[in-house]
Amino acid sequence: MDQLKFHVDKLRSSGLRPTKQRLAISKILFDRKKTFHFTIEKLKKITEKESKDQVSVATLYNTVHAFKEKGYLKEISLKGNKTFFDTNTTHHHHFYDEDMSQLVDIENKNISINSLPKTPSGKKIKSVEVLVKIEDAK
Amino acid sequence: MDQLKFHVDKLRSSGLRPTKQRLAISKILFDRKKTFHFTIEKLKKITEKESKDQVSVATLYNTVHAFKEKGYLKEISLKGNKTFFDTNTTHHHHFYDEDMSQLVDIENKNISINSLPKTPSGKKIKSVEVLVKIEDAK
DNA sequence: ACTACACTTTAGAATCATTATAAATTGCTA
DNA sequence: TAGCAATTTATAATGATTCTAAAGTGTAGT
Repeated sequence: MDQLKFHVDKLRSSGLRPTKQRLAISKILFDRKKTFHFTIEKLKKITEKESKDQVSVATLYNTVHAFKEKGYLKEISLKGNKTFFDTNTTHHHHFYDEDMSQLVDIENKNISINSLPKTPSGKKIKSVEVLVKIEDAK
Repeated sequence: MDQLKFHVDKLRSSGLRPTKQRLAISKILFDRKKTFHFTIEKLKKITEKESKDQVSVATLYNTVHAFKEKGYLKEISLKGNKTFFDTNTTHHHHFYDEDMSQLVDIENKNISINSLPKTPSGKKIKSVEVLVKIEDAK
């Protein structure tokens, strides 16, 4: 099947051999229409339910990090103990509901910044991220 | 001296008795002209040098958290293992040099965002934070 | 100033996320 | 299909933060 090739390629291009554990992870992450925000803990729970083969946390960390290095996942800047990843690797921003620990994408075109101070000397801009924290209304 | 009263008040209004350890912390944090960005680890090193009385990490965490609850310190949204705090509690933004783990304030007036998407229903905006990541030029 | 007690401090233990280790297993190339 | 390097995994190690409980200290009321 063609679907399989897609995941094998994702893994190979990330420098990873396609094993059944890694394929299970790749399917969970990338067989989606919508952006997926997750922590390793959340991904662990999903693999436990959706994959017949169990996957150890070590493999989850290794695989997710390889995808991130390759640029297939983005790590999101948030304070807090756990690291969040995002399958949306385009330049975009986030709403963050701290109560729910829930992220929602904001498309880049939906935010415009029309002034930025001068960059410190000898430095250049790598990225501009906007985080809009939200809470229950009134 | 008047300086002392300033710190005693900061502590009392944060619900803390003024002890010598806490006064030492308060002085390190707030007797400054410029914004101070720090981690607990960094604050620990400074207390070891500047304070004749040693201060345990437990006390550092407790005191910093009480100041944060009261709004005298802000926690900064950054990915990574360590938590950063900021003595600048005004609405503002940051440059972040990941290589140096170094933060620089951007005054609010120096950034303007002229469009934001509609807030998810039932929610309202709590804050808008812009993080500009920078790196060595070319 | 003195007492009494609640608040603090602190070292060290506990916890939580993440990373490292090393032995058993598996994928792939010849 | 053999052989070996890559992988998986349970478990140990690490590092930041939080908890604990025993010893010490600040303060209100005298």
